[in-house]
Amino acid sequence: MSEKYEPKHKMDESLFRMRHSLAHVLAEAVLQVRPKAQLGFGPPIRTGFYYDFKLDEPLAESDLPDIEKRMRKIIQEKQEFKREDLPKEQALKKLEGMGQELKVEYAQELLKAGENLSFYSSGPFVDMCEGPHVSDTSKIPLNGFKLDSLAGSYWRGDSHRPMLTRIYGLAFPTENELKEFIKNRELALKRDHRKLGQELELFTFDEHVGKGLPLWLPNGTVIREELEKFAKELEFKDGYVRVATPNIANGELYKLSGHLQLYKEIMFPPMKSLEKDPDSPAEEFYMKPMNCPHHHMIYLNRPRSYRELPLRLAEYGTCYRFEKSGQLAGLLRVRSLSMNDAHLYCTVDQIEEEIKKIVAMQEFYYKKFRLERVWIRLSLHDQDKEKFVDNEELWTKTENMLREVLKELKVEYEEAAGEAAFYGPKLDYQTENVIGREETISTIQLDFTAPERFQLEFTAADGSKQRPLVIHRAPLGTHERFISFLIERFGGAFPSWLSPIQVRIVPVAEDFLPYAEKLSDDLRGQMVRAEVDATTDSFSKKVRNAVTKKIPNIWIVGANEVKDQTVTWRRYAVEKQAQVPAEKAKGMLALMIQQRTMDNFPDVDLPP
RNA sequence: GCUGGCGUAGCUCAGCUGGUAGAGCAGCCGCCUUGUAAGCGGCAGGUCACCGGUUCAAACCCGGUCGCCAGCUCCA
Repeated sequence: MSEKYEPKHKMDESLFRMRHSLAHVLAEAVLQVRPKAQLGFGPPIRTGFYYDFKLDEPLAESDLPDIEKRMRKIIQEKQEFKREDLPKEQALKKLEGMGQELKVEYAQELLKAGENLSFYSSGPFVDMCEGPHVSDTSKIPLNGFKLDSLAGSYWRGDSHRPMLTRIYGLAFPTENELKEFIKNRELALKRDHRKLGQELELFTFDEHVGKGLPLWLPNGTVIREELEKFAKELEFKDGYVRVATPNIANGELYKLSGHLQLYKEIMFPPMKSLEKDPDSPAEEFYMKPMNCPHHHMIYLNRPRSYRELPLRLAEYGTCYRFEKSGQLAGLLRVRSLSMNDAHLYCTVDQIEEEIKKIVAMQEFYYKKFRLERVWIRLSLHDQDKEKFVDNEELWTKTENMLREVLKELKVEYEEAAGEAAFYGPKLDYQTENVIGREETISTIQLDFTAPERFQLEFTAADGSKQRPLVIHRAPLGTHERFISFLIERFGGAFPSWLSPIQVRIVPVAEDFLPYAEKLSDDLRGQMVRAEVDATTDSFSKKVRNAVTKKIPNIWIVGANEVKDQTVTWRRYAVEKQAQVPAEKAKGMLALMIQQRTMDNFPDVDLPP
């Protein structure tokens, strides 16, 4: 029985029935081994189904095979799914009689909303459920499902409520589809940025430094810096100016910004100055969780005129957030993050134009990096006063503003209440990583809070003082997360312009080392990250080493190449290779790098 | 933070019901001088995450801590 199921990717009705029925079969099997288990929710999901149980005696992963065996037996018994609709009192009594307290709680809620209650039974198992189901268990493919994992989950998703045991199952119409899914998942795991990050020596973590605090290795740092260079150029062209601000700030700044009131639990605990005078209070400093307050102070540096708006302050700022330990995940969720941040101060009239420009920049990036499966989420506030600043009028106004811009741009989006920042609504660009986790890749946020709190003003043409609006935007999100998506999208094979090593020159034998070295020196002279494989490994081994490191270009030099003053150019992305005059090859490579060609994709050719 | 699982060499992993550790790759040193994904030989490398307990004896059993993984909650 599902509380509410909103398929992100549509599931057809028969699949829904099958998965949903499997959840019931799972519950029936679990009740055989844990007769006192309380049932939570058991909905179909994108890859199968799950069911939540409150257990008197815990289950372990090692119990799953036995439960699965019992499920198969139930399926073979051809149990019929029968629906029964009961009046309120009778329904509640039935659930109470079954001793299903969680269901009773949920039923009471449903009844408050005036809904009728339906039950489905199959064999000895009865569950309050709105259906639909298959007609009988024989319609469930015996080999199309598999119990997958065991995990904890909170009852009603509330961390203050009891923790339940959730059993996940995979389910597909046929055994082949199940096998294919499992195979693809294993394949996807090979692209996991944590695995590739280690293999390609991009970044690491060390528990002495602290969890969630990535150390960028030389190779990873190249990627960060190339990305930054790219972003800085684009921002320059769009009229941004760069600023630099400290990593810490006095607590007073965050009182002013509202972070200490609404964001404190995500901030690192304060550092206190040692005051010699016991009467004067110690100063408190915080690691910055966001760059905005610093930027607002830069805005306030002197009076501003309407003539300088929009003022676009950009910084690759490092922020620190004390994320809960359980939610840290590789580079996807860290505690120190470098944001591709900027704050735009503009008039209400300029909002639309500015957001359009930012959206255009975003689209340009995603197209460039070929990030597919990206969708826009309009993140709105809800009535949670703990989470959002209390100003209904401005929320409505700014939310509508964003909606209008989206309509104007004719882009598709989904709305999500309760997902806004505490200071205003956002346009989040969502994507899925390799393990199917949905994450925000970048964000555009409208801020109506800061201008008030910081008393931001500009002098209008008529001499009056007016308030600007603030747009926060980070098209590349953070280095950490964005690079994790790139690693997974590219399977670790970066285009030449981003690649830590852009070309490895592999001599066929030692005799050709001088020629290789000469080429490498020339390339390094034109700022190309070239290196020579001067090991005494066999030629095959050298090729293998370059390929396993996913170096985008291998230049092979031997007797023929020396004689003709050429290189044999082998690209990582494509099978075929070509012999190219050395001088020409150097020019081509320089051009690819300068144009930021996405030559890690096989459909992209070398320049003519 | 919570629930469950995991933690053996730089990496991937072996190590039976407790008898104080082993392979391949990587590294280093030789030999080989190589034409498109692993040439050959040798050497070195581990307080078995950490702390405590049980035991004649602990990588293995028990407790705690730290870290990692999945999920929940939360988020760039």
